[in-house]
Amino acid sequence: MVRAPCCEKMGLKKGPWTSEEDQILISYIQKNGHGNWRALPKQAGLLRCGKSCRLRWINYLRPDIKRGNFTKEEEETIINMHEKLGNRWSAIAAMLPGRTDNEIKNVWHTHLKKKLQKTEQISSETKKCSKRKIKRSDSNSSTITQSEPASFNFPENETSVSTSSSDISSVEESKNMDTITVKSEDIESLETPEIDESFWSEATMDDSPTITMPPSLTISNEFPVQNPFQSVENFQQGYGFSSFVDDGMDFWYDVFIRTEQSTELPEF
DNA sequence: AACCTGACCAACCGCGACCAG
DNA sequence: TCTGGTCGCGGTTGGTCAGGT
Repeated sequence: MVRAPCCEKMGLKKGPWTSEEDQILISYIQKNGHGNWRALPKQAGLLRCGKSCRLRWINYLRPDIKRGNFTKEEEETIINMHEKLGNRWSAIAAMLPGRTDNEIKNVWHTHLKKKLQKTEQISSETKKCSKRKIKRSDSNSSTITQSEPASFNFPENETSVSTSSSDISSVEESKNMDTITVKSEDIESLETPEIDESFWSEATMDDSPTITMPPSLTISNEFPVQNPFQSVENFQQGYGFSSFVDDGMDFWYDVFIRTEQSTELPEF
């Protein structure tokens, strides 16, 4: 069955709605409701097809329409629901009172899809980085693995540890160091949690010259971090790295040790 | 100032589902 | 069961505007 186009009938107007048309539609629906969309424009005195009236009312004129930008929570809801439901915009709209399926669809195509693609790209770069590190560790006999907590002698002096956080967009391997350097300049806006001093107090640093690195540390009591020193060489150089995963995103941190005296080779 | 380009979003279109006769 | 009318959904289009050249 071939259906005639909705507004093909002579005299029916198409295109953007005027404020006068809006007012006519609003006052008619407020007075009579919208029982029959097909009959509505004729009864209201509008030169529009019922379909056009319905769309205008649902997407723009309804009193409960929410205006303005989508909040972060709304965006997250859309992303989560889209992951579960796919392009079922009306079902997603049902989760967001005041938002229309059309609006959600537009936001998805213009903002969220791109945002998600960017996130996935970053995530895949991070995975590449992670694999390379694991391979390197496996080939080194003196490597500390995650399953065996590192325990080594530490020089008796003041010791401090500092970090620099890195948002990952590209990965470069340093020729001089047995480490991987992560660059961050390509990222525009990626949120990383702050590391406070309590992070480092998780390690056992008592009066004993022996320091035991636990298999995992904690950033802000929320993000588990593995032992940052992957090898004896890492420790000698006072350099290590660690990572955690938050909301599907890998974050990596460079870790540096500074001592007042030169660091001796730790005993494992 | 004029033109180009891309982002945004309102509106249109076609199709399937549903329902009544 | 079949047919035609209506509604709702999702894909797509096209107008507008802002920013760049």
